[in-house]
Amino acid sequence: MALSKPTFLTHLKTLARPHRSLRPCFVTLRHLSFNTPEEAAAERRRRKRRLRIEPPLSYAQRSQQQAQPVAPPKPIQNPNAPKIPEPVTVLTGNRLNLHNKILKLIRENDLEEAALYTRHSVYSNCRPTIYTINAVLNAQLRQSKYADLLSLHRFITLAGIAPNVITHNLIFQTYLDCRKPDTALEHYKQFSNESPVNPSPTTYRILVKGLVDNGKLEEALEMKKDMLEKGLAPDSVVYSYLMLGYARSGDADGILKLFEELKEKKDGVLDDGEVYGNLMKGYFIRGMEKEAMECYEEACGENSEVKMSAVAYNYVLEALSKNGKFDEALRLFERMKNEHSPPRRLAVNLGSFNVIADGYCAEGKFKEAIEVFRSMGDYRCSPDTLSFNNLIDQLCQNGLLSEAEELYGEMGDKGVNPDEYTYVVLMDYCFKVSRIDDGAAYFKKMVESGLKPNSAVYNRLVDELVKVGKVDEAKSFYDIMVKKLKMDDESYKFMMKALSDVGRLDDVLKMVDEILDDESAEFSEELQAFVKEELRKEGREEDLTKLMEEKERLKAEAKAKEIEAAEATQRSARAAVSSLLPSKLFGKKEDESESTEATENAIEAASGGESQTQAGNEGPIEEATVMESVASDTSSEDESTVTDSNAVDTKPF
DNA sequence: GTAGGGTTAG
Repeated sequence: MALSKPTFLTHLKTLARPHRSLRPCFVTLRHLSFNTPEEAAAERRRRKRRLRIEPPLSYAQRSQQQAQPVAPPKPIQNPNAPKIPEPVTVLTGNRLNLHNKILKLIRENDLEEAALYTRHSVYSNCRPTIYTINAVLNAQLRQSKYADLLSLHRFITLAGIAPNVITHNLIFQTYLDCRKPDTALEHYKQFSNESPVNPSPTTYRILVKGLVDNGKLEEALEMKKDMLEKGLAPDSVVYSYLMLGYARSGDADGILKLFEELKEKKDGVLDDGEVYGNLMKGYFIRGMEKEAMECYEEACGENSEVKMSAVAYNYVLEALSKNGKFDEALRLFERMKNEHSPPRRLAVNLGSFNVIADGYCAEGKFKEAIEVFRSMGDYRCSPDTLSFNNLIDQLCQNGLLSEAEELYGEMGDKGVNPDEYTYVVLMDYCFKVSRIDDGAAYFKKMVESGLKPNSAVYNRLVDELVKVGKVDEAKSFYDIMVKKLKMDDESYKFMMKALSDVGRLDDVLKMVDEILDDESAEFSEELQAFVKEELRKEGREEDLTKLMEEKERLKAEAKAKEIEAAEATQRSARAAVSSLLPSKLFGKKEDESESTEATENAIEAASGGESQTQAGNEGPIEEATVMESVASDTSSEDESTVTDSNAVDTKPF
């Protein structure tokens, strides 16, 4: 396929030569063979169409095989057939420059700009390569910007940029991270059956791990078979994920069976450390402590031949500490730290500290937990948002709110960004100890830092504020959030009731006014009845009727103006058309119309692209549908949140 | 100048 440039040019020259000599004759003949200029033009169009269907390259290849028996005509390629992704060799020149520019934006953490730049380039004269697009998708995935990721993916799909295996892997990972294993499986099925791209071992690691994490052990086990069918060998990584799945469902037999199966495949020598921790879990489940500890000896003992990575150790640490062997876990942890000498030998990592911190928490030793957590830096490990959240959560649960707040303070110092979870935990625990203002302050901080709480969190906040009589404050949070969240009837009613209870019926009516003005909001019958009832208490139900009638009147007026304007436009358009001479409209030369066709197509595509960008911002329909179900606990969110990264909220607030 | 030696905690 990939003819080098000189070869391709040679082909073209060869092709051109006979044509050149034929040319005079050809032209004359053509003139003779048509009766009218129209017929000649029609033939020219046909020829051009043929040329469009058969690109010069395939023509060149075919003419090479002239001597061979006539090959059956190639069927016209289905334009919907999946395309083969571009090879890495296309990443040169301008496209490489573009790639580097976008990588720079990613490094600067400006993902939105990176995605926008990518989109704009799609219909420019410098198309981004799939490698560039993958880099953006990857960055979006790492920052949990799932909706943005899916939106960009849809955009490039519509633009006909062929995905490669990494693109597919990113999509699988996205759906699995969003807790949409069924969607991931659907994509996998389609990929497996229709894509010209082959899966990689990583594809299966992602799928198996993700399915196990989503409680789909059966499907994960199926993947092991699929892997074999695709000519890939399930390795110990895949096995360790599956064993983990069995461990979570308490199925010791499953674990042991998998271990034996893997051992057999490896001719009885299993030196991959990752499976040993999970094997220990299997024995612990059965109450076979002796065997579990023998297994521990085999993996971590003096004479062990087993290769233990930090991750492999962490599995073992976990098996020990969750099965009443925390002391042994601590001993192993010390050994790991001694063994650790980066960058040559990495025996501990972030996870090791998290497992031990959790172990201390489970023993009620919170001071030690915090201490070990803080000691991470001594071993060139740094905590991430999730580890902070985990420890903050456990401290809060055990009445250590101020210690938790201290850790929260350290996040900023360490350059770790708090996320919604961080703020919501702190807010909730402040409420629990009646520190309502502090809780509200955490909420405010969350919104100010660009994070997006879901409706449930917002509802808890106003609930608390109203409970302590802070109706003004509650209303000010309503004003902020009404633009960001899709409020449901209950949220409206709650705010209205609070206002009504303190005699602020005018504010209630103002809320109704705003709801009626807001096209994305609905003033339901039920809400209407509720407002009426509240107003009736003060004998003011007429105010609502008046307000609604006034709105109707204004709407009708606006509509009439709109129609009038449209008619005026139509009239002037008609006038313009009739002023054109027929010759101006139909006297266009054939060739001219043909040659402009491509340009028109390009313009059409480009403007289609632009409108896509805009549609993307509002949430493309397909992605919106998917994301709607992805954002399971924020399903009441409005459409505009679809591309808002944080709207995809898998967090059980 | 994409991706992968894999883990844990919400």
